Amino acid sequence: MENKHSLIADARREQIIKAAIVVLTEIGYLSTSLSKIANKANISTGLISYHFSGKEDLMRNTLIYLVEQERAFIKGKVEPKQTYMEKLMVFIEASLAYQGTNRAYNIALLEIVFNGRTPDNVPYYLAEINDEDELNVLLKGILYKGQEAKEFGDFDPIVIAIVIRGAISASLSLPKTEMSLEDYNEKIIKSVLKMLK
Amino acid sequence: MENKHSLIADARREQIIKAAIVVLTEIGYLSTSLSKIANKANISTGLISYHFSGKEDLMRNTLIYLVEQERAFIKGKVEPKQTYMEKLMVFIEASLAYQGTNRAYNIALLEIVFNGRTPDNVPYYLAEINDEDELNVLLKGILYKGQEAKEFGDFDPIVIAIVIRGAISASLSLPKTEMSLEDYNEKIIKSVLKMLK
DNA sequence: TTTTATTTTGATCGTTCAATCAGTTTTTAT
DNA sequence: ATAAAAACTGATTGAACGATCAAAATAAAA
Repeated sequence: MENKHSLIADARREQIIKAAIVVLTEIGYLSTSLSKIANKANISTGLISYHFSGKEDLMRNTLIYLVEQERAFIKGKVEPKQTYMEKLMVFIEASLAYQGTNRAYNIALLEIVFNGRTPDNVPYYLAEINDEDELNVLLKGILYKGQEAKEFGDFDPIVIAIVIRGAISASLSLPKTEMSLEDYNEKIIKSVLKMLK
Repeated sequence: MENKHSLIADARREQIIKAAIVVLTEIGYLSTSLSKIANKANISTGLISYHFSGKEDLMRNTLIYLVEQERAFIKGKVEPKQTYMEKLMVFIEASLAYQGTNRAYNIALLEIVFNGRTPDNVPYYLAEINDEDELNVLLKGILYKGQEAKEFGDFDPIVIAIVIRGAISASLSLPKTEMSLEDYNEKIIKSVLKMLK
Protein backbone atom coordinates (compact mmCIF):
# COMPACT_ATOMS: atom_id res chain seq x y z
CA MET A 1 0.00 0.00 0.00
CA GLU A 2 2.89 2.32 0.78
CA ASN A 3 4.47 2.11 -2.64
CA LYS A 4 3.88 5.77 -3.31
CA HIS A 5 7.55 6.46 -3.67
CA SER A 6 8.44 9.75 -5.17
CA LEU A 7 12.16 10.26 -4.98
CA ILE A 8 11.73 13.98 -4.67
CA ALA A 9 9.29 13.63 -1.83
CA ASP A 10 11.48 11.10 -0.04
CA ALA A 11 14.53 13.33 -0.28
CA ARG A 12 12.54 16.30 0.93
CA ARG A 13 11.14 14.35 3.84
CA GLU A 14 14.62 13.32 4.91
CA GLN A 15 15.83 16.89 4.58
CA ILE A 16 13.04 18.07 6.84
CA ILE A 17 13.72 15.31 9.36
CA LYS A 18 17.39 16.20 9.49
CA ALA A 19 16.57 19.85 10.04
CA ALA A 20 14.20 18.82 12.81
CA ILE A 21 16.98 16.85 14.49
CA VAL A 22 19.28 19.86 14.45
CA VAL A 23 16.66 22.21 15.84
CA LEU A 24 15.59 19.73 18.51
CA THR A 25 19.17 19.35 19.65
CA GLU A 26 19.82 23.07 19.65
CA ILE A 27 16.77 24.36 21.48
CA GLY A 28 14.80 21.35 22.73
CA TYR A 29 11.34 20.06 21.95
CA LEU A 30 9.59 22.81 23.85
CA SER A 31 11.00 25.62 21.75
CA THR A 32 11.01 23.72 18.48
CA SER A 33 8.42 25.00 16.03
CA LEU A 34 7.62 24.17 12.45
CA SER A 35 8.72 27.60 11.30
CA LYS A 36 12.12 27.18 12.97
CA ILE A 37 12.54 23.81 11.29
CA ALA A 38 11.48 25.29 7.96
CA ASN A 39 13.95 28.10 8.43
CA LYS A 40 16.76 25.67 9.21
CA ALA A 41 15.92 23.70 6.06
CA ASN A 42 15.51 26.83 3.94
CA ILE A 43 12.00 25.98 2.90
CA SER A 44 8.60 27.46 3.56
CA THR A 45 6.54 26.44 6.54
CA GLY A 46 3.72 25.20 4.36
CA LEU A 47 6.01 22.61 2.79
CA ILE A 48 6.36 20.74 6.03
CA SER A 49 2.62 20.43 6.27
CA TYR A 50 2.61 19.24 2.68
CA HIS A 51 4.92 16.32 3.45
CA PHE A 52 3.77 15.56 6.98
CA SER A 53 0.26 15.59 8.33
CA GLY A 54 1.31 17.81 11.24
CA LYS A 55 3.90 18.41 13.89
CA GLU A 56 3.12 15.16 15.68
CA ASP A 57 3.55 13.21 12.47
CA LEU A 58 6.90 14.84 11.78
CA MET A 59 8.12 14.08 15.27
CA ARG A 60 6.98 10.47 15.03
CA ASN A 61 8.81 10.03 11.74
CA THR A 62 11.89 11.72 13.13
CA LEU A 63 11.86 9.29 16.05
CA ILE A 64 11.55 6.35 13.67
CA TYR A 65 14.48 7.69 11.67
CA LEU A 66 16.66 8.09 14.75
CA VAL A 67 15.85 4.64 16.09
CA GLU A 68 16.58 3.09 12.72
CA GLN A 69 19.98 4.78 12.46
CA GLU A 70 21.11 3.41 15.80
CA ARG A 71 19.62 0.01 15.17
CA ALA A 72 21.39 -0.39 11.83
CA PHE A 73 24.74 0.68 13.24
CA ILE A 74 24.68 -1.66 16.20
CA LYS A 75 23.17 -4.61 14.38
CA GLY A 76 25.81 -4.27 11.70
CA LYS A 77 28.56 -4.59 14.29
CA VAL A 78 26.98 -7.43 16.22
CA GLU A 79 25.90 -9.76 13.44
CA PRO A 80 29.34 -10.73 12.08
CA LYS A 81 30.49 -11.92 15.48
CA GLN A 82 30.45 -15.62 16.12
CA THR A 83 30.17 -16.25 19.85
CA TYR A 84 27.49 -14.73 22.04
CA MET A 85 30.17 -13.40 24.32
CA GLU A 86 31.66 -11.49 21.41
CA LYS A 87 28.24 -10.32 20.30
CA LEU A 88 27.47 -9.01 23.76
CA MET A 89 30.74 -7.15 24.12
CA VAL A 90 30.37 -5.61 20.69
CA PHE A 91 26.80 -4.67 21.48
CA ILE A 92 27.95 -2.67 24.48
CA GLU A 93 30.96 -1.21 22.70
CA ALA A 94 29.00 -0.20 19.62
CA SER A 95 26.20 1.30 21.69
CA LEU A 96 28.61 3.45 23.64
CA ALA A 97 30.51 4.41 20.49
CA TYR A 98 27.29 5.43 18.75
CA GLN A 99 26.28 7.59 21.68
CA GLY A 100 29.71 9.16 21.76
CA THR A 101 29.92 10.03 18.09
CA ASN A 102 26.27 10.90 17.50
CA ARG A 103 25.50 13.02 20.49
CA ALA A 104 23.11 15.27 18.60
CA TYR A 105 21.08 12.28 17.45
CA ASN A 106 20.81 10.98 20.98
CA ILE A 107 19.69 14.28 22.34
CA ALA A 108 17.07 14.68 19.63
CA LEU A 109 15.84 11.17 20.37
CA LEU A 110 15.51 11.91 24.07
CA GLU A 111 13.67 15.15 23.36
CA ILE A 112 11.09 13.28 21.31
CA VAL A 113 10.82 10.27 23.59
CA PHE A 114 10.13 12.49 26.59
CA ASN A 115 7.74 14.86 24.85
CA GLY A 116 6.10 13.10 21.97
CA ARG A 117 3.03 11.00 22.48
CA THR A 118 1.41 8.11 20.73
CA PRO A 119 -1.92 8.64 18.95
CA ASP A 120 -3.57 7.48 22.21
CA ASN A 121 -1.83 10.37 23.94
CA VAL A 122 0.52 8.12 25.91
CA PRO A 123 4.06 9.51 26.32
CA TYR A 124 6.57 7.44 24.38
CA TYR A 125 8.73 7.02 27.46
CA LEU A 126 5.86 5.33 29.27
CA ALA A 127 4.53 3.37 26.32
CA GLU A 128 5.37 -0.28 26.58
CA ILE A 129 6.95 -0.31 23.20
CA ASN A 130 10.25 -0.79 24.98
CA ASP A 131 9.64 -4.51 24.93
CA GLU A 132 9.25 -4.53 21.22
CA ASP A 133 12.25 -2.25 20.79
CA GLU A 134 14.49 -4.05 18.37
CA LEU A 135 17.68 -3.40 20.28
CA ASN A 136 16.08 -4.80 23.39
CA VAL A 137 15.02 -7.88 21.52
CA LEU A 138 18.51 -8.25 20.10
CA LEU A 139 20.17 -7.92 23.49
CA LYS A 140 17.79 -10.27 25.24
CA GLY A 141 18.32 -12.75 22.42
CA ILE A 142 22.08 -12.65 22.83
CA LEU A 143 21.80 -13.22 26.56
CA TYR A 144 19.27 -16.02 26.24
CA LYS A 145 21.05 -17.88 23.46
CA GLY A 146 24.36 -17.40 25.24
CA GLN A 147 22.87 -19.23 28.21
CA GLU A 148 21.57 -22.03 26.01
CA ALA A 149 25.03 -22.37 24.46
CA LYS A 150 26.52 -22.56 27.97
CA GLU A 151 28.61 -19.47 27.32
CA PHE A 152 26.93 -17.65 30.20
CA GLY A 153 25.84 -18.75 33.64
CA ASP A 154 22.51 -18.44 35.37
CA PHE A 155 20.64 -15.12 35.45
CA ASP A 156 17.42 -13.51 34.25
CA PRO A 157 18.06 -12.15 30.72
CA ILE A 158 15.27 -9.59 31.05
CA VAL A 159 16.78 -8.01 34.15
CA ILE A 160 20.34 -8.08 32.87
CA ALA A 161 19.19 -6.52 29.61
CA ILE A 162 17.58 -3.69 31.54
CA VAL A 163 20.74 -3.15 33.57
CA ILE A 164 22.98 -3.11 30.51
CA ARG A 165 20.79 -0.71 28.58
CA GLY A 166 20.55 1.53 31.62
CA ALA A 167 24.32 1.65 31.87
CA ILE A 168 24.54 2.54 28.19
CA SER A 169 22.00 5.35 28.49
CA ALA A 170 23.81 6.76 31.49
CA SER A 171 26.91 7.33 29.40
CA LEU A 172 25.21 10.43 27.99
CA SER A 173 25.69 12.26 31.26
CA LEU A 174 29.08 10.86 32.10
CA PRO A 175 31.13 13.51 33.87
CA LYS A 176 33.71 13.99 31.15
CA THR A 177 36.40 15.13 33.53
CA GLU A 178 36.22 11.96 35.56
CA MET A 179 36.19 9.21 32.96
CA SER A 180 36.63 8.66 29.23
CA LEU A 181 34.21 6.60 27.18
CA GLU A 182 36.92 3.97 26.73
CA ASP A 183 37.44 3.67 30.47
CA TYR A 184 33.71 3.49 30.99
CA ASN A 185 33.34 0.81 28.34
CA GLU A 186 36.06 -1.28 29.90
CA LYS A 187 34.64 -1.02 33.38
CA ILE A 188 31.07 -1.72 32.30
CA ILE A 189 32.15 -4.85 30.48
CA LYS A 190 34.12 -5.95 33.51
CA SER A 191 31.05 -5.52 35.71
CA VAL A 192 28.72 -7.17 33.23
CA LEU A 193 30.98 -10.20 32.99
CA LYS A 194 30.68 -10.63 36.73
CA MET A 195 26.91 -10.60 36.43
CA LEU A 196 26.94 -13.30 33.76
CA LYS A 197 28.75 -15.78 35.97
CA MET B 1 18.54 36.58 53.82
CA GLU B 2 15.65 34.25 53.04
CA ASN B 3 13.88 34.71 56.35
CA LYS B 4 10.83 36.19 54.72
CA HIS B 5 8.62 33.41 55.94
CA SER B 6 4.95 34.08 55.73
CA LEU B 7 3.05 30.99 56.69
CA ILE B 8 0.22 31.90 54.39
CA ALA B 9 2.54 32.40 51.48
CA ASP B 10 4.38 29.14 52.18
CA ALA B 11 1.17 27.15 52.30
CA ARG B 12 0.01 28.75 49.08
CA ARG B 13 3.30 28.00 47.40
CA GLU B 14 3.06 24.34 48.36
CA GLN B 15 -0.54 24.20 47.17
CA ILE B 16 0.52 25.54 43.79
CA ILE B 17 3.43 23.13 43.57
CA LYS B 18 1.18 20.18 44.33
CA ALA B 19 -1.29 21.28 41.69
CA ALA B 20 1.59 21.60 39.24
CA ILE B 21 2.65 18.02 40.00
CA VAL B 22 -0.83 16.72 39.28
CA VAL B 23 -1.16 18.62 36.03
CA LEU B 24 2.34 17.63 34.89
CA THR B 25 1.55 13.98 35.51
CA GLU B 26 -1.80 14.16 33.79
CA ILE B 27 -0.92 15.99 30.59
CA GLY B 28 2.87 16.39 30.49
CA TYR B 29 5.11 19.43 30.52
CA LEU B 30 4.28 20.41 26.98
CA SER B 31 0.58 20.88 27.63
CA THR B 32 0.96 22.23 31.14
CA SER B 33 0.12 25.92 31.41
CA LEU B 34 -0.17 28.30 34.30
CA SER B 35 -3.89 28.64 33.75
CA LYS B 36 -4.37 24.87 33.94
CA ILE B 37 -2.39 24.74 37.16
CA ALA B 38 -4.38 27.65 38.55
CA ASN B 39 -7.57 25.91 37.59
CA LYS B 40 -6.48 22.69 39.31
CA ALA B 41 -5.65 24.66 42.46
CA ASN B 42 -8.85 26.72 42.26
CA ILE B 43 -7.05 30.01 42.24
CA SER B 44 -6.55 32.76 39.72
CA THR B 45 -3.73 32.72 37.24
CA GLY B 46 -2.30 35.95 38.54
CA LEU B 47 -1.74 34.40 41.95
CA ILE B 48 0.84 32.03 40.59
CA SER B 49 2.80 34.93 39.22
CA TYR B 50 2.50 36.60 42.60
CA HIS B 51 4.18 33.70 44.40
CA PHE B 52 6.58 32.65 41.67
CA SER B 53 8.54 34.87 39.34
CA GLY B 54 7.33 32.91 36.32
CA LYS B 55 6.68 29.50 34.89
CA GLU B 56 10.37 28.58 34.96
CA ASP B 57 10.63 29.52 38.60
CA LEU B 58 7.59 27.42 39.49
CA MET B 59 9.00 24.43 37.66
CA ARG B 60 12.37 24.81 39.31
CA ASN B 61 10.76 24.92 42.74
CA THR B 62 8.57 21.96 41.90
CA LEU B 63 11.66 19.99 40.91
CA ILE B 64 13.37 20.91 44.16
CA TYR B 65 10.28 19.78 46.07
CA LEU B 66 10.17 16.43 44.26
CA VAL B 67 13.86 15.75 44.72
CA GLU B 68 13.62 16.56 48.41
CA GLN B 69 10.70 14.18 48.95
CA GLU B 70 12.58 11.25 47.47
CA ARG B 71 15.82 12.14 49.19
CA ALA B 72 14.20 12.32 52.62
CA PHE B 73 12.42 9.01 52.18
CA ILE B 74 15.46 7.06 51.07
CA LYS B 75 17.91 8.68 53.45
CA GLY B 76 15.55 7.92 56.32
CA LYS B 77 15.61 4.24 55.46
CA VAL B 78 19.34 3.99 54.86
CA GLU B 79 20.73 5.89 57.83
CA PRO B 80 19.61 3.55 60.62
CA LYS B 81 21.35 0.59 59.02
CA GLN B 82 24.69 -0.42 60.41
CA THR B 83 26.68 -2.25 57.75
CA TYR B 84 27.31 -0.87 54.30
CA MET B 85 25.89 -4.02 52.80
CA GLU B 86 22.63 -3.38 54.61
CA LYS B 87 22.69 0.27 53.64
CA LEU B 88 23.17 -0.64 50.01
CA MET B 89 20.37 -3.18 49.94
CA VAL B 90 17.99 -0.80 51.67
CA PHE B 91 19.00 1.97 49.28
CA ILE B 92 17.93 -0.15 46.34
CA GLU B 93 14.82 -1.46 48.03
CA ALA B 94 13.68 1.96 49.21
CA SER B 95 14.35 3.53 45.82
CA LEU B 96 12.25 0.92 44.06
CA ALA B 97 9.52 1.17 46.68
CA TYR B 98 9.38 4.94 46.34
CA GLN B 99 9.06 4.69 42.60
CA GLY B 100 6.36 2.10 42.96
CA THR B 101 4.21 3.99 45.42
CA ASN B 102 4.80 7.51 44.11
CA ARG B 103 4.45 7.02 40.41
CA ALA B 104 2.90 10.44 39.86
CA TYR B 105 5.81 12.15 41.59
CA ASN B 106 8.29 10.30 39.45
CA ILE B 107 6.51 11.16 36.25
CA ALA B 108 6.31 14.82 37.20
CA LEU B 109 10.01 14.78 38.03
CA LEU B 110 10.89 13.27 34.67
CA GLU B 111 8.72 15.80 32.86
CA ILE B 112 10.60 18.66 34.48
CA VAL B 113 14.05 17.11 34.20
CA PHE B 114 13.59 16.55 30.48
CA ASN B 115 11.99 19.90 29.72
CA GLY B 116 13.09 22.43 32.27
CA ARG B 117 16.30 24.33 31.83
CA THR B 118 18.75 26.04 34.10
CA PRO B 119 19.05 29.83 33.99
CA ASP B 120 21.89 29.29 31.45
CA ASN B 121 19.36 27.48 29.26
CA VAL B 122 20.97 24.08 29.76
CA PRO B 123 18.50 21.18 30.02
CA TYR B 124 18.46 19.69 33.49
CA TYR B 125 19.03 16.23 32.11
CA LEU B 126 22.29 17.35 30.55
CA ALA B 127 23.41 19.63 33.36
CA GLU B 128 26.20 18.09 35.35
CA ILE B 129 24.31 18.47 38.56
CA ASN B 130 23.98 14.71 38.60
CA ASP B 131 27.32 14.49 40.34
CA GLU B 132 26.17 16.74 43.11
CA ASP B 133 22.85 14.91 43.33
CA GLU B 134 22.53 13.95 46.95
CA LEU B 135 21.33 10.43 46.28
CA ASN B 136 24.29 9.88 44.01
CA VAL B 137 26.63 11.14 46.68
CA LEU B 138 24.96 8.89 49.22
CA LEU B 139 25.21 5.81 47.02
CA LYS B 140 28.80 6.43 46.01
CA GLY B 141 29.65 6.96 49.68
CA ILE B 142 28.13 3.64 50.67
CA LEU B 143 30.07 1.83 47.97
CA TYR B 144 33.35 3.56 48.74
CA LYS B 145 33.16 3.15 52.50
CA GLY B 146 32.02 -0.43 52.07
CA GLN B 147 35.22 -1.08 50.18
CA GLU B 148 37.31 0.58 52.85
CA ALA B 149 35.60 -1.57 55.48
CA LYS B 150 36.39 -4.65 53.39
CA GLU B 151 32.69 -5.44 53.04
CA PHE B 152 32.93 -5.19 49.27
CA GLY B 153 35.54 -6.27 46.76
CA ASP B 154 37.31 -4.35 44.07
CA PHE B 155 35.34 -2.17 41.62
CA ASP B 156 34.91 1.45 40.57
CA PRO B 157 32.25 3.00 42.83
CA ILE B 158 31.39 5.65 40.25
CA VAL B 159 30.56 3.10 37.57
CA ILE B 160 28.68 0.78 39.89
CA ALA B 161 26.67 3.73 41.20
CA ILE B 162 25.67 4.62 37.64
CA VAL B 163 24.64 1.04 36.94
CA ILE B 164 22.57 0.77 40.10
CA ARG B 165 20.78 4.07 39.55
CA GLY B 166 20.12 3.11 35.96
CA ALA B 167 18.54 -0.12 37.07
CA ILE B 168 16.36 1.78 39.54
CA SER B 169 15.21 4.29 36.93
CA ALA B 170 14.36 1.50 34.53
CA SER B 171 11.81 0.11 36.97
CA LEU B 172 9.44 2.86 35.86
CA SER B 173 8.90 1.14 32.55
CA LEU B 174 8.97 -2.40 33.82
CA PRO B 175 6.57 -4.50 31.82
CA LYS B 176 4.07 -5.14 34.60
CA THR B 177 2.86 -8.38 33.15
CA GLU B 178 6.31 -9.90 33.16
CA MET B 179 7.66 -9.08 36.57
CA SER B 180 6.59 -7.65 39.91
CA LEU B 181 8.56 -4.98 41.71
CA GLU B 182 9.46 -7.50 44.39
CA ASP B 183 10.84 -9.92 41.83
CA TYR B 184 12.75 -7.13 40.19
CA ASN B 185 14.18 -5.97 43.49
CA GLU B 186 15.34 -9.45 44.34
CA LYS B 187 16.98 -10.03 41.00
CA ILE B 188 18.66 -6.63 40.91
CA ILE B 189 20.17 -7.19 44.34
CA LYS B 190 21.36 -10.62 43.26
CA SER B 191 23.07 -9.11 40.22
CA VAL B 192 24.53 -6.22 42.15
CA LEU B 193 26.02 -8.55 44.71
CA LYS B 194 27.87 -10.33 41.94
CA MET B 195 29.32 -7.03 40.80
CA LEU B 196 30.58 -6.17 44.27
CA LYS B 197 32.69 -9.32 44.52
C1' DT C 1 -11.06 51.97 64.58
C1' DT C 2 -7.96 53.43 61.16
C1' DT C 3 -4.14 52.72 58.45
C1' DT C 4 -0.97 49.98 56.10
C1' DA C 5 0.70 45.74 54.06
C1' DT C 6 -0.32 41.51 52.05
C1' DT C 7 -2.90 38.62 49.21
C1' DT C 8 -6.01 37.73 45.37
C1' DT C 9 -8.79 38.53 41.21
C1' DG C 10 -9.67 38.54 36.34
C1' DA C 11 -9.39 41.13 32.28
C1' DT C 12 -6.04 42.48 28.93
C1' DC C 13 -1.78 42.76 25.98
C1' DG C 14 1.56 41.17 22.88
C1' DT C 15 3.57 37.08 21.19
C1' DT C 16 4.00 32.59 19.21
C1' DC C 17 2.31 28.85 17.09
C1' DA C 18 0.10 25.03 13.95
C1' DA C 19 -2.64 24.78 10.38
C1' DT C 20 -4.85 26.33 6.15
C1' DC C 21 -5.22 27.66 1.44
C1' DA C 22 -5.26 30.33 -2.81
C1' DG C 23 -2.05 30.90 -6.02
C1' DT C 24 2.71 29.93 -8.31
C1' DT C 25 6.36 27.14 -10.04
C1' DT C 26 8.26 22.84 -11.38
C1' DT C 27 8.01 18.20 -12.88
C1' DT C 28 5.85 14.45 -15.29
C1' DA C 29 2.82 12.35 -18.63
C1' DT C 30 0.57 12.44 -23.00
C1' DA D 1 3.76 21.18 -27.13
C1' DT D 2 0.14 20.72 -24.04
C1' DA D 3 -2.19 19.19 -20.20
C1' DA D 4 -2.21 17.30 -15.69
C1' DA D 5 -0.03 16.31 -11.43
C1' DA D 6 3.17 17.26 -7.97
C1' DA D 7 5.85 20.38 -5.33
C1' DC D 8 6.15 24.66 -3.20
C1' DT D 9 5.29 29.59 -1.37
C1' DG D 10 4.00 32.88 2.03
C1' DA D 11 0.30 35.38 3.98
C1' DT D 12 -3.50 34.66 7.01
C1' DT D 13 -6.39 32.88 10.76
C1' DG D 14 -7.73 31.65 15.18
C1' DA D 15 -6.31 29.65 19.43
C1' DA D 16 -3.32 29.42 23.52
C1' DC D 17 -0.04 31.19 26.30
C1' DG D 18 2.95 33.97 29.89
C1' DA D 19 2.99 38.03 31.85
C1' DT D 20 1.14 42.35 33.60
C1' DC D 21 -1.61 45.37 36.35
C1' DA D 22 -5.33 48.13 38.24
C1' DA D 23 -8.56 47.19 41.41
C1' DA D 24 -10.65 44.45 45.17
C1' DA D 25 -10.49 41.71 49.28
C1' DT D 26 -8.33 40.24 53.32
C1' DA D 27 -5.14 40.37 57.13
C1' DA D 28 -1.96 42.76 60.19
C1' DA D 29 -0.40 46.69 62.61
C1' DA D 30 -1.08 51.06 64.80
